[in-house]
Amino acid sequence: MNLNIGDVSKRTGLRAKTIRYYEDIGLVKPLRDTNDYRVFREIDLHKLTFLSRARALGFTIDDCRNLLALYEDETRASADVKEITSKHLKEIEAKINDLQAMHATLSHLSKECAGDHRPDCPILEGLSGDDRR
Amino acid sequence: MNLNIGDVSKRTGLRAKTIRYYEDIGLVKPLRDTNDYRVFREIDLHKLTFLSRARALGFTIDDCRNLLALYEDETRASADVKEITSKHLKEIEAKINDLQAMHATLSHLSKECAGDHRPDCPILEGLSGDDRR
DNA sequence: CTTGACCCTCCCCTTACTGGAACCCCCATG
DNA sequence: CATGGGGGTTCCAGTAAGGGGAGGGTCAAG
Repeated sequence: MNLNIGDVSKRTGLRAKTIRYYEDIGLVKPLRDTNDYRVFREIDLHKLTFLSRARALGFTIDDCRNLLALYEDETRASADVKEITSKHLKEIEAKINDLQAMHATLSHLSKECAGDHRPDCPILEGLSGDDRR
Repeated sequence: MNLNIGDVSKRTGLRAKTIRYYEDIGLVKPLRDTNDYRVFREIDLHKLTFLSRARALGFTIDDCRNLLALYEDETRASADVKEITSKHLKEIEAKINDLQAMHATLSHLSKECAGDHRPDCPILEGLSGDDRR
């Protein structure tokens, strides 16, 4: 079960470049063949799968590093995992809120805009400081 | 009405660093005093206010550049402004959707996790490929 | 004359990769 | 034997939108 980077890429959905990057920053440590090719063992595959999913859920690389350490630590406390996750959830909520606020403002302005050949535009008025709302 | 960068910073809410950056990339072109200090006219102030608001609404710098050009073009068609805005709105919606999906998955996993001193953790199981859901 | 608040430029750092150049390795085919 | 294709390798540079900090000039007040 020794895989080349291309095989791992296919199985994890991560691009080869990304996998090399993850090695660069110390997230995985594949072995090397005599021809310098990276050799991935099953554990590397597990880690990369883990990383792929964690990244897809929006965790930062830094969070991933910590989660991975917990993943590999049989004596971990699930509270530590949950804390990272809760913090992340709060950030997600904050982002959603920000985006929804932007969306509300913009869709309001957009609705007012005729969107034709004339120059009059409530969107631009809203963006400049024309506070005649 | 000639302002230094600090004055402009206070009035627009943009940091001095940001204003210098905007000059760097050609969004504003303040004059220069004999001592090399930037001299901002009213038009610069307007532009920077515009940029500040547009950025706060999540437009990219590139969008801002185009919006600013339309803002200054008296012969613009409001349709052009509206198009940029609509595209941006769609991106915001896509991001909100992504974030909500992440949130759903993560909050589900998080609820299942005891968050105590024990190592068992459904979050980590979800992140590894343990598909025993 | 000195002090503190401004202002200037220049350069590196950030996140999480992505693209490209230049090169090596291995196998199959004509 | 040459060559072509499809792996792999390294290193360098760049992205968005600034942030941090060094090192130095300027201005107004006491």
